[in-house]
Amino acid sequence: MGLRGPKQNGKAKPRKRAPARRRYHHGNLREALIEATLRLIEEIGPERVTVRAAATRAGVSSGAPFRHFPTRTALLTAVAEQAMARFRREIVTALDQAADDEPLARFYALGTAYLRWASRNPTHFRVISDRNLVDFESSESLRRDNAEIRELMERLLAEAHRGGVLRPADVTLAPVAASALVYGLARMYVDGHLSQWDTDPDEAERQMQAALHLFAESLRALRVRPGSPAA
Amino acid sequence: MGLRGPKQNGKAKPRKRAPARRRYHHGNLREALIEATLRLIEEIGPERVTVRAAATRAGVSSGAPFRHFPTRTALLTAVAEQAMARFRREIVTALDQAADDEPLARFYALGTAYLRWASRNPTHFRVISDRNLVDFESSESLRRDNAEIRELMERLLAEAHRGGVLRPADVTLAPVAASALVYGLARMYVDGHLSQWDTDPDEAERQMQAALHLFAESLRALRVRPGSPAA
DNA sequence: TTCTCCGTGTGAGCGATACTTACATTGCCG
DNA sequence: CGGCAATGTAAGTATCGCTCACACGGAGAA
Repeated sequence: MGLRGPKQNGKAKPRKRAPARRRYHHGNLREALIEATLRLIEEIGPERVTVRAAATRAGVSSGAPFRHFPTRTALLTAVAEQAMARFRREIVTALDQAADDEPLARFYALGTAYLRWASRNPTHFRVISDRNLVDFESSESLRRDNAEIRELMERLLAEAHRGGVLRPADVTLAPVAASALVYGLARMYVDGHLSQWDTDPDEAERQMQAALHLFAESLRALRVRPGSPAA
Repeated sequence: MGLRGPKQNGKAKPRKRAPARRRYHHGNLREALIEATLRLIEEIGPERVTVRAAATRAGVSSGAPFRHFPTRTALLTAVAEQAMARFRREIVTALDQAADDEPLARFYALGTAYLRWASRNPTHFRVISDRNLVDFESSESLRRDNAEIRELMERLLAEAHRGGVLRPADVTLAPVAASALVYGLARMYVDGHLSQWDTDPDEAERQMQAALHLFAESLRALRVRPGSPAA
């Protein structure tokens, strides 16, 4: 029983990457674990991934991940940072492409990008929004990206209302309502509540966008109230 | 349904034995487990309750719960049915008290009751809305109560729009948006997203109601819009 | 009453999991 | 080239969901 260390007959390995040479030190385990976990989450959902499965998929033993992440939650948090960065990038890109539109249209573009990303990456959206899975408070990157998205939306709504007839209270309230609407649509989808109306993801995405559109329209209606001149 | 013969044991125990006497058979373990789990969820959140802890709290051994619930999920589902029933009752009661109001005001009353219950029972709200924790599909009671609340809201919005100028598409869309708004507010609260604006539960509840009010108002504004079919 | 099912509870045990620990390997830096 | 610290391994701990063989005892049949 003198076998110690890695298995000797390591030739029948599935060769995934070029430097897949079986070395004792992985070389980039931290990133590999995040990537493996990201895919595992896609496949079975965040609450069902185990760090052992992530370790196996990265090709290391069950204890190795704990050299890089103190807890399972820390691993999920790192994954959430990755996902949140992608989410933020998609939203910023969409806003850049709508840079010349009016504020309310840009708000609608933001919401559309938000809902599109959530409906196409439902499990990843769960990781970045469910704060029982990750340690949100301790991640500066999560807090920063999250705050940026919120501020983007608040700024757009503030611009949209500038010169309108809304009472000042409503100007602070509209972002709350808008956040809740978009968040609620996305979460209803990933939580399976939208199957009441629809099961097809594309159709669900369209439903969500339509609901968002109704909201944006009704905000506009509130601004150009009868009796007031339209802007 | 009930194969609970010996459960209906009259109103009081026969005084053959001292009540403090620990009997081998619990007598009403199923209900006791649900009650214990309900409280555990309040204390530590649904995803952290263990069936062992529920068993201990009910005063039985670790294997006993599995005589009544095949899996942990089944136990949580039974708990969710309890919680959902309370949720539904509170909403129905609020609607009864607003029976004479106009439809949009009744819709607002429904939303207010919804948000109040969610903000005062955040962990219980999580159990009834997170479908990764319970087996929603297999519970007829959960599906029935959930559908009733949705239909209540749809009916109120349909009445509110009757005679209005909304296009037919919007009449089906408004319930989606309204559901999402209320669900989003509640989930933002229980997920800790509202701490961006506020940390005090009462103040958060007021914020949520205010956002809901803004939405109801904007729906009204949309309805009494000067009749122009503008896009 | 007495017997005897069988529903319900016990406690040990199984396999899996998060995490720890003692040790092995090796990249890197002097 | 040599040694150390970072990073990997394998076995171990505690806990969890769940099972199983058995123990109790209420209730219906005798």
